[in-house]
Amino acid sequence: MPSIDPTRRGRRPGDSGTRDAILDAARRRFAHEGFRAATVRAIAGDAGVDPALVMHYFGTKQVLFVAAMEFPLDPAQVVPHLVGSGIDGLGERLVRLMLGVLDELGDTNPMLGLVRSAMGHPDAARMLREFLGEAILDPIAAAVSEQTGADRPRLRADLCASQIVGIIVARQILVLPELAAADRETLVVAYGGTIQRYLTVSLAP
Amino acid sequence: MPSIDPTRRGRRPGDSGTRDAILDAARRRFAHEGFRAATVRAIAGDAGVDPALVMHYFGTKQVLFVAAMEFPLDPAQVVPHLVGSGIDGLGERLVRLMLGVLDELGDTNPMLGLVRSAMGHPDAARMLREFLGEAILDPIAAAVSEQTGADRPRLRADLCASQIVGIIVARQILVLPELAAADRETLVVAYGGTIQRYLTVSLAP
DNA sequence: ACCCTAGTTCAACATCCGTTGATTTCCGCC
DNA sequence: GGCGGAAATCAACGGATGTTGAACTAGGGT
Repeated sequence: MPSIDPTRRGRRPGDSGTRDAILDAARRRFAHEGFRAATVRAIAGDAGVDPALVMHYFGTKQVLFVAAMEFPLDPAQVVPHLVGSGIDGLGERLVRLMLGVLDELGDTNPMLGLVRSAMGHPDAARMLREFLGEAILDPIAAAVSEQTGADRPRLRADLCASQIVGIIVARQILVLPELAAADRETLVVAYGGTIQRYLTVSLAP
Repeated sequence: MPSIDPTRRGRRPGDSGTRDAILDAARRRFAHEGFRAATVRAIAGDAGVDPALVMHYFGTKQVLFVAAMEFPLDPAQVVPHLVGSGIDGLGERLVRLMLGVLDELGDTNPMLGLVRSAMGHPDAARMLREFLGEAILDPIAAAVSEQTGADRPRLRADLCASQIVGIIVARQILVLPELAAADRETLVVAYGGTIQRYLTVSLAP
């Protein structure tokens, strides 16, 4: 009976979670090759599927990218949770949260795909800017500014963003050896102090 | 007379600085498209030259990249100059130097090409790691460590590298608005303090 | 006056990529 | 028990890319 032939066409029996398999493969490929280098064919191959099926589900590589980079963290929840406990130690809490996300999501981390694609792909750069800056750091800096009277909250948010992006690039992409190997709490203290400083220190030249 | 025909083949009269034109166009393209997206054809087009001539000079896109990313700063000169004036204000001097280089080289900055290409191109990542880390930051951290007794100089160098790469990405590639518009000395103070801290603060968690 | 060499172009190849249209198979509903 | 539509595959197209080999032209040394 050819009903178990693995090379047959047509619909497969059961509740095939194929769409999710494609999204997962896409996240993995985008995360460590970037938008341009990650090919639809390779993603389809990883998901064990024909490239045309990817287009059937998403229509366009671009749309697939946007769907795959949807972030599993809701800023509307995370920001109040960070700021709610007060300004003291806010930097460390933010860094701890971020390192945690980086470590547990690993290969499938949308943030990695976003950062890697942002170079040379303006749409990805915009998505990263909007998520990191407008959704997370701007509200945090605004809250701090409201409570401490610190000036230029937007610039403070940008300063924080530059360090956070730098962490992702240096640790996950360049894989600077001591940084990649360092104990997480050591990094929380080192980077947390920087973030805290950017949020509160005087910015007059 | 067809001797002035602009579409003719063969050698052009005079000392045509064509090789340099190609290198310049390559730097520009690599700097704001990255290794993969910058095509040999586009580079040749910018230089007003046939793509085959690029291959004739450099043999391979990869070799062209390495040649174009040769850095115009000699670490053997810059490091002693920075450290020689003492540890005080070292962070600010380093940041000021870097922002100066970023601003004056602009479109043709090899550092930009290196960072943008480092995502998704392991060779570029290695070049960036070697230049920034091993050639500049490791010696600086080692010198500081020797004079102050600070521990873990390599980790300190990696921490500095993560902030410097973050500056380049956030300011030149993501173009975070307030960061791109900020006065240079404001950034020197903000970032200089961070670098100084990474070089000297206690790293115990 | 001659030839060698370096500069330069042209045309083409092989490969790979995103996308499309036709076709086949099966699930779920009436 | 049939049937529409969703899931899946196949084969192909059109375009772009890095690279190659042959051809042509001019300058410079002898």
